[in-house]
Amino acid sequence: MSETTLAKGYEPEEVEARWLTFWAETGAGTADPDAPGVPFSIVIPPPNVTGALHMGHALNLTVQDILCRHMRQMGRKVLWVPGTDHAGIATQNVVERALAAEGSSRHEMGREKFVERVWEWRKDYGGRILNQIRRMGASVDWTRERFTMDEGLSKAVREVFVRLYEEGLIYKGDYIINWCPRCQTALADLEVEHSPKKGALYQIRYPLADGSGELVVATTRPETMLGDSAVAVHPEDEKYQDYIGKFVKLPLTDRTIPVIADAYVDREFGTGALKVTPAHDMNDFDLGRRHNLEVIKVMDGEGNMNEAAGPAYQGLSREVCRKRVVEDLKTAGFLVQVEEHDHSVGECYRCKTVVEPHVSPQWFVKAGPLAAVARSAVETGKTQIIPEQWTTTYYHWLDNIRDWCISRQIWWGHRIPAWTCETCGKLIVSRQDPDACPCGGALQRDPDVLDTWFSSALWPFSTLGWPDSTKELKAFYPTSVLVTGFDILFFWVARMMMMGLHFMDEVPFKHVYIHALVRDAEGKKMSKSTGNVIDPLVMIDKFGTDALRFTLTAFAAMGRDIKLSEDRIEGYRHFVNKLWNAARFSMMNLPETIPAASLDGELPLHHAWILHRLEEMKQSTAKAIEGYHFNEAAQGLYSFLWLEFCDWYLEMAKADLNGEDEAVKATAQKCLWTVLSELLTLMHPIMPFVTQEIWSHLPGHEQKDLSKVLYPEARPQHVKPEAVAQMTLLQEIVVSVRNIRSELSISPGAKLECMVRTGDAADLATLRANERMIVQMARLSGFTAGPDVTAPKASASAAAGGNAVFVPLAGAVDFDAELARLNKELAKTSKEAEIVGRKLANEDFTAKAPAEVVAKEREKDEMLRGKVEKLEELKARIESLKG
RNA sequence: GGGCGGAUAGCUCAGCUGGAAGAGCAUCGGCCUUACAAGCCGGAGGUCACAGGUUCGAGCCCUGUUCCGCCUACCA
Repeated sequence: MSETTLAKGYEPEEVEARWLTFWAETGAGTADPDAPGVPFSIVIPPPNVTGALHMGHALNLTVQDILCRHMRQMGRKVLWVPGTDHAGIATQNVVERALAAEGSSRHEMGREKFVERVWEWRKDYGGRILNQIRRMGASVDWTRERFTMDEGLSKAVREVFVRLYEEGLIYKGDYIINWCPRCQTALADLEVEHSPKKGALYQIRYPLADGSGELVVATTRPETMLGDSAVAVHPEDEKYQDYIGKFVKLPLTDRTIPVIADAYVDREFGTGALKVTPAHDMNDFDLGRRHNLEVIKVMDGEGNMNEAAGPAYQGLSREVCRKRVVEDLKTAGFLVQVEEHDHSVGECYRCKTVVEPHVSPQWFVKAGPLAAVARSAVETGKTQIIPEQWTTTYYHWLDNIRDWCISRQIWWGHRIPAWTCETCGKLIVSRQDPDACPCGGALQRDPDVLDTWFSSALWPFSTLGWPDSTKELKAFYPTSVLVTGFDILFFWVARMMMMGLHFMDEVPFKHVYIHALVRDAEGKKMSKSTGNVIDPLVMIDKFGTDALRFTLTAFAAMGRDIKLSEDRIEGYRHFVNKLWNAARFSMMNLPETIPAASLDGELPLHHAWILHRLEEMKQSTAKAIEGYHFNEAAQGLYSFLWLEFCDWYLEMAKADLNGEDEAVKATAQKCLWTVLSELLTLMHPIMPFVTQEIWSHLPGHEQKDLSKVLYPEARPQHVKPEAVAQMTLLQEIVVSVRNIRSELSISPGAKLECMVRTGDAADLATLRANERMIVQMARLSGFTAGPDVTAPKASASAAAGGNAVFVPLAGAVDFDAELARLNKELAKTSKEAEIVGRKLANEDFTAKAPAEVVAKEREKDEMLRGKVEKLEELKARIESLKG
């Protein structure tokens, strides 16, 4: 495979497939807890088994992979745990849909058969997203892949549940919760999405039972009035003082309900009188508890009215019932007015059905004590959230946390380990399935399962083998960093913090890196229903994984969303190809055996310069990645490769490589090989495939697996800042000749002379030493430099720093064009010079600004003044020739 | 209602502790120069949302305003 030539264009598809197989076979991501090195560990945010890879995953995986590959290069012992979660509601929905298509249902099948069926489904389709993760090039440890429903993790879930119960942090009770009438299960507060809806505010007359008057209440849900058990007013509301303690007759029913006083009531809203329906409204439920009101459920679990709603309404859906109630109220004269009213309505985040507050027996985690610990871990810096701005959000949520409803009335998930005795009613929560109640009675197991997030909350330690004490736990907990989007900061991150601290006594991760959300080109959230999704796998097929990864990296600036479009990915494919071609060129010029030429002595400027820049790149790239500034790493590498390595260094090295001097050639080959090799290493974490492919063809490396090559060591002997200044001078001269050529419309092929007049001995030395390079880069037929070069009459001119550049012209010189050119340059330069001059003339500046800043300004001033002087001189020359 | 973020070139965005306004794409002109036309060379393009303030110096810090996002909340 060690061809020293590369194909003309980079073909990602074939290359990626080949290296994916290679890395799979060699177990590239497999971690060894016993290996030496400082551990670095990440647990993947487990994607939903029913899911398919989307751009959010692609970014998330790219970031994690960059970190893991980089840390391996730094000699760290890296573990990246992959896996999926069982997504209770979503998965159950998917399988139920399949059953419906077959004309069956879970109820028909029974619980056991249904769960079996879900396992089958997961066996067939659950691997899809894992394969997609593979295609991203994610260097995870496949030997440690986990699933929230697998045996080990289920054991952890059970242990946690039992312990929390024993500690009094889990309790069961009749409470009002969010209920999805379609999914037929409870939802946690977080699983309810609120969206504004146009609705109406109805005012209804409630006559006093003693006939002495009436109260008008306002509501957006008139149908719930059938379950009202009180009317509440503010205790200090003067207009209602006389009503408190009296009773009203509830219209459409034969019930009489009390008027109570509670400060919760907002006197300004509506009429200031609130109907209270404890069974069907969260706030009314609390109110009802405070006042011991009756909880009257008028709806069943499917959102239909039940017997308690009265014979006229029983069996109606909540929507139909609303219409009927309004009509009846109107007919009976109880409806005072109806006005338009916008309010927010909660919907199930899985199926978008309007949720119904519902009173039922549920299990809760007492969140307060856990939240306090989770908060202080961030306050004290044990866990750092990056970017920092998210800590406020994190605190805010923990400070206002409510108890977490963890039971779900579905079948797919971890079944709650609780049993009730049919004889004595005793509740048993146990690690082992009990056979019978101590009283001898038969036991009935709680039918509910746990919220999926309950098991996800244990992920950082359950995946490492907890509750057993394993090598993995010892080596890799706490994990180094959690990489995720802010959308699950509460769902997941905060809960992992609570559980990790409670059960491990240590934070689950030292850093939390919150990355951007990927949006479409217009900034809209990508969603299937909007039809604006960009499928990462389609992009990979089209442009290659590296192009996609590089694009996401380049745009992954902290604290901002990414607007992604196909064009951008296509653009970065050009970059991948540029790298490929630079390597292709290099290899055409490299021998099988890399010359032993030393790079440590005095080197020609272009070598010294690129080696110096390479040293800077090594430093800045590592710093950027380790500081989570991924876009900086990408952008730095982009411009280094394209603008410095390709546009200048390779072009200059051509002269050496094509020349006759074997020693010069050997040095160039060694330098080229060195820079390319190390550059590939630096780019590898971002673009694993193309770099690996090139590396495998590059001669002189025994380790053919780039993913195992360490980060290049610093070479202090190559740090030569003065090389940059000298190179800048060369570049300025070359660019000024090119500029003359372009602006005076001289064909690129025409050979030109160039002479530079310089009074600076150092500059002169640089120019003389690099004559050959200037000739090559500016396409000259000859170059001379000296302190007293005289300008030929017919010549174009420019200023490079304080030096005058002349390009003799064969034909007639267009003096006006030449003057225009010089004037343009002069205007720009003198404007800059003026600004700096004003600054230095300001005594406050020279007195108060730091000495180094002032020194820098003086230097700049000198340079600019020299340039202005030169330009004026050149202009005067043209004017005299013209005149 | 509370909180957070954004406003910089035509577009998308960098600009990390205040010290000469940057990149990519698009655009204009010229090039098939033997790694790359998925390319090369050169150019043009900005009152850093607005108004004040602090400072020798502000895109960056402070105050206020406008316009966009997002999160969060029990106003029925």
